[in-house]
Amino acid sequence: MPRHGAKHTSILVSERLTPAMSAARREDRPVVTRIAPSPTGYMHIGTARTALFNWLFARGRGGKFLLRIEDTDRERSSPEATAAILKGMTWLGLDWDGEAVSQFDQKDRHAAVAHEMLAKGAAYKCFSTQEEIEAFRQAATAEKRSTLFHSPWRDADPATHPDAPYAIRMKAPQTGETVIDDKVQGAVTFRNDLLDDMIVLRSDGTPTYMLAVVVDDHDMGVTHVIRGDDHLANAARQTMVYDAMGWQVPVWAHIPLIFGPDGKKLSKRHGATGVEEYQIMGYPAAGMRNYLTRLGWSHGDDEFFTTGQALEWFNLEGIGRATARLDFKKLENLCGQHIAASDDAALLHELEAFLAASGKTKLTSAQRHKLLAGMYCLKERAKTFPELIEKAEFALNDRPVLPDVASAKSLDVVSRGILETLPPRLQSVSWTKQTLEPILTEHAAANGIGFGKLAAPIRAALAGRSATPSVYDMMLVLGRDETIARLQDAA
RNA sequence: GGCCCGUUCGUCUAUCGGUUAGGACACCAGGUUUUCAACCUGGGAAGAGGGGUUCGACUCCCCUACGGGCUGCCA
Repeated sequence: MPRHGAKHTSILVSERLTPAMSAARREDRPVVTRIAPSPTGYMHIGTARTALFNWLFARGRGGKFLLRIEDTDRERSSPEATAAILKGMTWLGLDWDGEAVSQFDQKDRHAAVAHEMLAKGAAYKCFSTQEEIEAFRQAATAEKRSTLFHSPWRDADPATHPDAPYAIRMKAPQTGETVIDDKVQGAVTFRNDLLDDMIVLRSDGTPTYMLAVVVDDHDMGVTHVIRGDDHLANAARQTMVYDAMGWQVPVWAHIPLIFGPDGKKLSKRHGATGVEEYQIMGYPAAGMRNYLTRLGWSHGDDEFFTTGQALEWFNLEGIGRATARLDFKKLENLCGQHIAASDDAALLHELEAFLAASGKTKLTSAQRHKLLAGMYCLKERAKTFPELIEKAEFALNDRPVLPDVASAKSLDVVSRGILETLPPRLQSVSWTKQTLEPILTEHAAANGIGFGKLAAPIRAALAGRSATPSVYDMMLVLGRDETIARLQDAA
């Protein structure tokens, strides 16, 4: 059987549509995807990747990409966490259509749907208390029996209903199977008798996740649900809600989760679980997008690509089925390539955003100009913004240059003497690499040293550190007067 | 425990029954070099294990092992 394109969808699909028709319709309508994070902390890097996949899929097809905050858990949801999600999305350049939707705001609609299911006979009132259920589960576990809870109220006569709080449970089919036609995992079959009657509305009247996602996805017109494969089993239960309501089931694509470099679940221990941390570490957004897109998805042997290409190439078929590990070395490599390929002004703009996000001091107008002038040579040697700043130090700082320990070693007596005689030769030549190059080569030769021996003290004089652009580039960026002044300072 | 998913170089992956199993990152060696970054050349490096099916399996099926997910009035 082919991995993709299995013709059957849920066997519980509504009567008016044959499965084949249903599948065809789903896949032909304009694409609408969404990312639905729960605001319970920072924005997880895995959530960011899922968001990216959804964004790529929708935007690449002229569809819509929506953002819904799953904040039905009032205890754990916070406005700060929501803000972190919005911020992370914005940083990665993942724009969503319309306003971010609060799932909590739809609670009345969710409750209405639960009652509609009740009225249709697709759900029932369950008066079992949480204590009773808990006791049952404990006993079942102790006796090594199935912990699947079968509510005694499923077929109870309403006349026997007590005047007590109740939860509304889905009246799930007890025989047959539910098949998820997943674009990544293929056809996955679940036996219905192994699934319980899940609660759709809690006894306090609030909806559960299982109900809320389905209602919201339906109401928002979501056509493709691309999410972590930890939801694969949930898809079967959710399918039952779609079927009970006679709604069209979306196209499913459950993507493998990502893990830390050690293959273990990504945790705080790895140092970077939140997208904000990546921003603070100074990775450019384009590099992050490239890396995250390539992690678990492929388009032949393409490794480095622009967001435009990703938009054009991204598809569900290219998503792998195995879990992937984060590889910071590869992330850095890709980021370096993106920095080098960036437009100077855009790079400067992103660099300033990085400075702000990481709490570093802002650039002065003069620094901004120097940086822009030197960007052509700086961007080729940095993989992250901190690296770029380190190499731009020479252009950012004013005189006097304070050499660090390593570069100070290059400024011994002999070298200083050699530096001292250099300015006169630079005084009135044209300030281009073409004319500067022979002058420096000649100066080195005149002093009986190789160019490398001359470059070191010049580098120390101009930058005060050892990792910098080439001495020519620094001279060009600094300009004649500043260059000469620094050489004289050091000599 | 039950159900479900996964398993190709260290890592991300290509392969969609017939390849010397390819690429990228990383690594090692050499070269280039003006530091850093980059660059050039070369190298080592993989189908979890066992059964099938087939003229032929990395590819299809089964079992095992390992990893992961679900099994909540969390999402």
